[in-house]
Order: sequence, then C-alpha cells, then structure tokens
Amino acid sequence: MKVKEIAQAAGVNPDTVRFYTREGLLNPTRNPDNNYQQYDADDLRRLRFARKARQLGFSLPEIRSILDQADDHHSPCPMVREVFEKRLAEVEREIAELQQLRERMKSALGIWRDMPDGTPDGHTICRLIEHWDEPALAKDTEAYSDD
Amino acid sequence: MKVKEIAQAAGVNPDTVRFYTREGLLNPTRNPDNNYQQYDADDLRRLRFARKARQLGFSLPEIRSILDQADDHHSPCPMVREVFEKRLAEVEREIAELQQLRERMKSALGIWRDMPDGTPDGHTICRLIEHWDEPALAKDTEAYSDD
DNA sequence: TTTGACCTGTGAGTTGCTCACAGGTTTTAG
DNA sequence: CTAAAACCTGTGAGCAACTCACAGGTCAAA
Repeated sequence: MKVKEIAQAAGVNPDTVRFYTREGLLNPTRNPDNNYQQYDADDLRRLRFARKARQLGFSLPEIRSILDQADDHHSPCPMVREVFEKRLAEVEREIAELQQLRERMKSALGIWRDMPDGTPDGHTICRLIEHWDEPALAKDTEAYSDD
Repeated sequence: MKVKEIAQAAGVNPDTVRFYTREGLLNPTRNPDNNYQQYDADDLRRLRFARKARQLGFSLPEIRSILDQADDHHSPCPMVREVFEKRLAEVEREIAELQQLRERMKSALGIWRDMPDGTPDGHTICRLIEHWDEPALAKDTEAYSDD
C-alpha cells in the first residue's frame, strides 16, 4: 500500500501517515524502483491502533513504546494498563473541572439574561470576568491582594 | 512596575508578561533611562482580566479584541457575550465527550480487573484498544471495513 | 566594585498534526 | 506517444500559548 491508500484505509490524512512514519510508529519498506514507501497490513493495524489510542488520550511516545514492546514480543499490556489508569484519572479530573466551569458560566449567563437586551449595564460582563474566582486549579494560587 | 513585579502581582510567569506584551495585550511604557518596560495599574488589570478569560477558554486574539474595544470606549460586552455563549456550548460538548470516554474506559478496566493479575491473557488490552469504537467524533467518519 | 539578581530582545522547544514547496514518478486521456 | 493530472518524495514552517535558553546590558546591596 502506498501512503494515500493506507491513509484512506485508516481514515486519516496522508500527512499524518507520513508524520507517524517519521516518528517511527510505522515501519514501511521501500520500493527500490521508485523509492516510494510500501505499507503492509501490519502497518495498517499499527496505524489504526495508534489512532484509537490517541482518542483515548495516549501520547505518541506512549503509543510508540507500546507498539515497540509488542514488536519485541513482550506483552505491552502491564504498561498499557498503567498508562490507561493514569489517563482515566486525568479524564475524571478534566470532567470535574469542566463541570465546575460550566456551572459558573451558566450562572453568569443567567445574570445577564435577566437584563434588558444586549447591553447589560455597560461593563457588567467584563466585570463578571474580572471578578471570576480562580476555579481552584491549584498550582499557582499566589497572593492576590489589591483592586 | 517592572516585569517581575507585575508578574508576581498577577501570579504568572514573567515570560508570560513579556509574551502578552509582544502580543499587544499589555501596553507598557518605557523608562528612557534604561529601556525597561514600565507597567501600570491598568496593565495589571488587563493582565488579570486576560488570565481569567483564558481560564474560561477565550483565545488570546479574542481577549485582545475585547481589551481593544474597551480601550476605544465601545462596550465590549455584546461581543463577549457571544463568545461566551459559544464557549459554553463547547464546554458542554467537551464534557459529554469526556463522559463517554470515561464510561468506556471504566468498562474496559472492569474487564481486565476481573482477570487474574497483571497479565490478562497476553494481548487483551491491546485488543481492547484495537477494537475500540469511534467515540462518535464525527468529522472523519470514513469507511472502516476490514479486520 | 564586584556579585548577583534583574532587565532586554530574539529564537527555539513543546504537541500533534497540517500544509506548502519543489521536484520526481506514474497514470490516464487524447 | 505525449502531455497533463495526480500521485510520490523530503524538508521546513505554521498553529496555540506559552516556557525556556542565550547573550549581553543595568542596578542594588555588600
């Protein structure tokens, strides 16, 4: 299979195939006649695996090492499981954060939906944003004093 | 205020201050003696506004135009409201996607938690990923046929 | 006066692609 | 048979929003 063919078979952009090849996730051979990349069924399997793993939030380096371990006939599974669990925790944290954000946004919207139309008091929205509290992102909870 | 001072006052990295300055979100003057940037209380207000808007998911160009409109003594609010509503819809979509993802991940984890330990059958996890269905991300719902 | 902490601008690195460019190859149509 | 279209090649840049590194200038305290 050539680039465009494997790309279509996996439903991705040919440039993504080339990119993954550069990054070592795919290992095509070369057609000595014309120097074209030749992908086989195994590359297609790797590509599809990579895309699905990406959807789960695995990074390319992570995917590469999973794939490499599978090539070495080690079972990549214990590692996958670990990364998978880490990723699940991340997803849950992201959900919690976004839900908080949503609630705050909705209540802010509520405030200015109750106002006349379009021009609620002048700077109300900007004030709302200015006085938006930190959504407890931890990390740089520095000293906020003045204003 | 110098770079480090305003950065501390807003709880951000000095490089972020420099970056925002390059990007035109902050408009410091210059100390002619030493060519240092001089930030005032208004810059600090803009910086804090920018950071909070970032937390809500506004992009830097969006923030810049809000700030610029405020400078021109237009009320930036109608625009803010529009972007805000767009952003809220995005947040809700993101939440829905992540929740779907979480459910899938949890059920997958469940499958291999019920297995002996650590090495569940060899390639089970990878197969789980390989046969992961598209989480209905739309957009490139191409033809997946073989395998 | 020397040290160390700050300032300056610019350029590169991050992540995961996507696109542009310039040139070679292969296929298709006339 | 040939010309044009459609593909291939590698490399390099662009996106977002920073962050960091570098080299050199400035300033405060010891």
